[in-house]
Amino acid sequence: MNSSLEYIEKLRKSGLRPTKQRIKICEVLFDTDKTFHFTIKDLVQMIKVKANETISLATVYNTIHAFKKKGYLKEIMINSNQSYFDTNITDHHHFFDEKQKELIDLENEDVHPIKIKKSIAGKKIKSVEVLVRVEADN
Amino acid sequence: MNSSLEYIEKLRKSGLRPTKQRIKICEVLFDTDKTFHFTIKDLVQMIKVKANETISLATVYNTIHAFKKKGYLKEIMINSNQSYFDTNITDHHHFFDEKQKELIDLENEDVHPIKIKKSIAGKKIKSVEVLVRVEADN
DNA sequence: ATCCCTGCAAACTGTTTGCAAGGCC
DNA sequence: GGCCTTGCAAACAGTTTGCAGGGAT
Repeated sequence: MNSSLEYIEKLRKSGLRPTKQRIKICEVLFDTDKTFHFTIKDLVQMIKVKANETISLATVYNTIHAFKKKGYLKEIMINSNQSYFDTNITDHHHFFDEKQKELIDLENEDVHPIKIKKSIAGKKIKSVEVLVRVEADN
Repeated sequence: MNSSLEYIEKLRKSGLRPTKQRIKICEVLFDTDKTFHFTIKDLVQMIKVKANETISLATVYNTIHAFKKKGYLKEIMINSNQSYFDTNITDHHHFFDEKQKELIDLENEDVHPIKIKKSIAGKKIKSVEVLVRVEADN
């Protein structure tokens, strides 16, 4: 629950000009205590509903990429034709129901620590992500 | 190192007609002891090189999907614009270098067992996959 | 005034589909 | 012969790009 002034500040701090569109997208994404997952399509829809307004698709893509680069968002790893983003930027994992395209958070404490026993010469680990695929249990 | 007769048998057993194209794709994919990762584009290229021949893109997609459904292949979970497949169908995980688009196997015994402490009502776990993102270590 | 950002449309990429011709049983 | 499979082209979805006009500093 922030005011647009806070978003302006936030944007400015990361070196992004606080444009009308970016502020609007901040409001749609961050004006809630809950974090959530979304696709670009979802986001466009949310903007339409929440702000009763349309932001050009190219701008939405630009903004989301900028936000991701600045660490406002994370992109979620699932094999899907479209990208999923997450406003929860903490280290965490996911359940994914492929049939229903449903994505559910799995907090870090819900997974026993993962130790990787192998390493690769010349590379360092950036992140360890777990995807638990689930399906309806009939 | 199989002969096409074995592929014909294999295909027939899974209820797939042993067509010229499917046998050729089997040869390209399975005529080696090593397992490997590939994209559709890679595969088309491999067919061209190894078989000096072209198989229609639609047929390649058809075949790979059929093979996946029959359990000859696994699709690898990474966020990428394109699908990666794996001829290693055992349970295992991956390292992924996003910059270099390099995908490296991480055998099951290289990862400490993963325990999920949370469950979701009405859903059962199909698989647990780990993706370790790595980057050049300068 | 300068440089960045937006918005539109067109381009692009990977993938899927419709349908006629061909191959397998 | 009947049914499945192939191959081509067209369609499609998500994403990216080029560029002119508009906005932030």
